[in-house]
Amino acid sequence: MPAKQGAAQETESAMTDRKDIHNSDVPVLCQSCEARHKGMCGVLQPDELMALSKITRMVKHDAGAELAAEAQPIESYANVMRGVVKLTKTLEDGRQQIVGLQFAPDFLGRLYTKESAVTAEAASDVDLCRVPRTALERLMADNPALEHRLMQQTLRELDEARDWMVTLGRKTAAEKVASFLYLIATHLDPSHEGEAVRHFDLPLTRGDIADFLGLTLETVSRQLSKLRADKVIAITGNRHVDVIDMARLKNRCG
Amino acid sequence: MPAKQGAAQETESAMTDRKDIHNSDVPVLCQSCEARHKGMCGVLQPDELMALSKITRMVKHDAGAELAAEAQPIESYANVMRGVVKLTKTLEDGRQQIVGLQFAPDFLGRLYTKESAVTAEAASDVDLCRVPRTALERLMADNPALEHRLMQQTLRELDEARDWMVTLGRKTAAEKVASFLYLIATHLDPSHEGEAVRHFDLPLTRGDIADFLGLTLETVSRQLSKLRADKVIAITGNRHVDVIDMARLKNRCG
DNA sequence: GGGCGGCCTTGATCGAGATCAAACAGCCGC
DNA sequence: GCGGCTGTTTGATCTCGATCAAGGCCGCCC
Repeated sequence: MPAKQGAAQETESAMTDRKDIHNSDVPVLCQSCEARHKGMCGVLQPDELMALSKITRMVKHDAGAELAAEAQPIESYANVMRGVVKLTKTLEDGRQQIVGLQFAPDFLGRLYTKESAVTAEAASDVDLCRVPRTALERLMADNPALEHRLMQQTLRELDEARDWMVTLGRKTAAEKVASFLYLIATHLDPSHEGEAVRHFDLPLTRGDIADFLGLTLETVSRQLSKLRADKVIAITGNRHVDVIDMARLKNRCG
Repeated sequence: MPAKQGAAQETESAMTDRKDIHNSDVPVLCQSCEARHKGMCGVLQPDELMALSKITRMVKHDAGAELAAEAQPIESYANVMRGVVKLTKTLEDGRQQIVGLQFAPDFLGRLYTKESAVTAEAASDVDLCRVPRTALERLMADNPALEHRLMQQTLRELDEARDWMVTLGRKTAAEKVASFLYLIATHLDPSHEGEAVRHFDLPLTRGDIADFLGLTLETVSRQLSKLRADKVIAITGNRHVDVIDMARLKNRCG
């Protein structure tokens, strides 16, 4: 059981003027999200946001905060507004595997089941828009279009999980690390155009990357050093990555 | 490119009396399925089956037949009625990973996308109920309950994919093989009660199992030999498995 | 029957990545 | 400045599973 780095402080009060926002008729989710994601807050559309505006809560979490625990009841769903959330599973003896990463504006939470099958943890500092479980389920019951959009995200997550199974099962350590960097480069793009961004901060520690790739942190470190020595990337201050040659990085993905 | 063992013969004519069935008002899907799966044919319910009965086709495929190819357009969806379908992904150099197994009465096919992201291949002899793509999408458009049921299966597949990522990323060869046997034991149960069955035929060759587990076929063979030597299982005729000690098998899953 | 092709098993050796170990950099509170 | 803490790098060694290789079993076709 590793100690939690950042306490799971549910700092709703960290929103400077949350009360004001909630007393107005402007939906919170929409306000903070619209600018960033082209008028749609993750899966929720303006009218749905309006319907939920009185009961959603913008919540900030520090890196390391546990947002949901394996085999624990789910009380609320959320939209990731900023930052990265990692989904992990752990074997009894402590071996851990990251089974998914969620970037803004992903929806967070397993629908239609009492308990979470994964642990959700803030990988970086994150902002979430929380929606109580029952409220979202009620909204979904008479809003098939909403369920349809959640279906789309679920299918996309399934595609991504299956892509990752190839990486886990069949790629070498060097290919795994290259694949990880390429994944981050294509997912961190704030404009979400699918274009790879060539300049970013890693949202995960070496240990987390290892848990994502099914490697040890030493192997991850060595492979990153090799990519640096080969002038495919440059790393500054442990976390910041410059992709010097995106084509060569892509080639190394296997 | 390995040669296909069984030709992908789309033997619709293999149904002895298919024409008769289609000329009657009895829905094909329902007839063959109801007995086996308690009145529901996979995701389709009696009234939906009735609506589709004129355009569905019962199709038989031999083991090895390719049902859908990576990056190829999807023309029809299907329900697996009998047998096991493997979903695979292949890297350019030929390395292959099985990213999913579908058992009766699973729904088969990626909704809402033009091209398949995986190759679907009959692992054993299979029976499928095919539904043309457009017909199912039309039915789904004004039938939210149907999409809801497909959502349930998609979420279950996502859970299973994530479970398997732990196996691929963090388990030893011995644990992987034990996990595979346990998976098959719990999924092949025709009554689908979730109970592990202790007497079954492997639907996959050693090579396929290796592709599922991210191992080589030699390692799979050695681990099976070890389980046999340790009297956890007995194997007769290469394919048939008797689980002698289910608790001990489960213990070895890691 | 005999030969052939799939599929499986077992043995010998090799190497990629794990493990063990040491040291270093950045950061914070004192 | 200094010690302690977290996260990272690098080196040395070991081990599990891959690779290379040979042989066995079984069904099928000539």
